[in-house]
Amino acid sequence: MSTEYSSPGRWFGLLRVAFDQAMAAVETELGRRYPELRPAHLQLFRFGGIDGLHTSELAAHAGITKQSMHELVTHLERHGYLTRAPDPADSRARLVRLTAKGRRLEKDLVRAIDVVRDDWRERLGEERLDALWSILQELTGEVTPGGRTR
Amino acid sequence: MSTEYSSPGRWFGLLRVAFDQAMAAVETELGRRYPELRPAHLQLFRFGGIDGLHTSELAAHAGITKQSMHELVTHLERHGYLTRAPDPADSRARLVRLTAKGRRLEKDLVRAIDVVRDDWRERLGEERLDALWSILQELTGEVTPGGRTR
DNA sequence: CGATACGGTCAGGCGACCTGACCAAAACGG
DNA sequence: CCGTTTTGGTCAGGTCGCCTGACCGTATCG
Repeated sequence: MSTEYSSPGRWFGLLRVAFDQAMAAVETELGRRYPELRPAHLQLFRFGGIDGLHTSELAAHAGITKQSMHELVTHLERHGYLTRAPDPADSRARLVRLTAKGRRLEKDLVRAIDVVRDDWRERLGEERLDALWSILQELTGEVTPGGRTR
Repeated sequence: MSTEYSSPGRWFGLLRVAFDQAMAAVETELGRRYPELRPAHLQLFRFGGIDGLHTSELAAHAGITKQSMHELVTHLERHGYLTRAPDPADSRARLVRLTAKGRRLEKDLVRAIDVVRDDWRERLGEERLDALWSILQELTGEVTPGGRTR
């Protein structure tokens, strides 16, 4: 009979609740230091380095349109987190380059995320945290045959 | 050393990815049958019965303002999923009552969610699915001392 | 070299929320 | 009891994070 999953939507809705809690923690942590950033701007950094990439590449990584990414990048540029220099290899394109301020933000973001992970590790234990991670990778297909993260 | 969590945000971002995948599956399943429903309307049913409740109670359950809930309920009423009858016990209030069409929707929603859960069970196995559920309950605080779902 | 793809930008729209302002009925406190 | 506060509902308007459509100019490919 296994666990009872109560009302409809509640069960996998917890995925969102957990995410929202984590995200809220990160946002309040960073919100103090970077009040001109909106939540969506953090999405930019959810993938490896952003330095030296085109806006359209960032959009593809984040899974949003280049127009939407354009707005985010423009905002960050206006507030001094990055600049857009012409790409010497392609005169249509402009390369996103983090400023010192932008690198500081990136670092603080990583730190804020580490805080959440530490909190979860404390509450769940190493083993269950790893279990969660591997289950999520399996569900989302973020796993290669060898078991490495993509 | 345990698992490597790669780029910042990626790791708990998977929570959202998993949720979005599940939600998308439910929406495409229901979208065919109920094209006039927007995703947000499903949120109404994510908690026990909606029948016989006030709009403001629904709002509180869903964690949104009564104004926002008002719009959702109005839309559902306009499309015949529910009616709002005066509350005999409180002449300010109106009680939400599901129509036959609304009960049909509720049933289909539960079924669509079951499909997702079955899919996940198939991919993860009973044990890991239960583990995911219990980890999420622990993280979100949706658990009472005795271990029962709230 | 012409057709097509691609990077970037402007304009406009929409969905899912929000706050503020009200009204009328209810509940509460002296 | 009666005035104050709370509460349920509604209207109006705003914000945020996305979207589509339409372009321009450069790159690339047949």
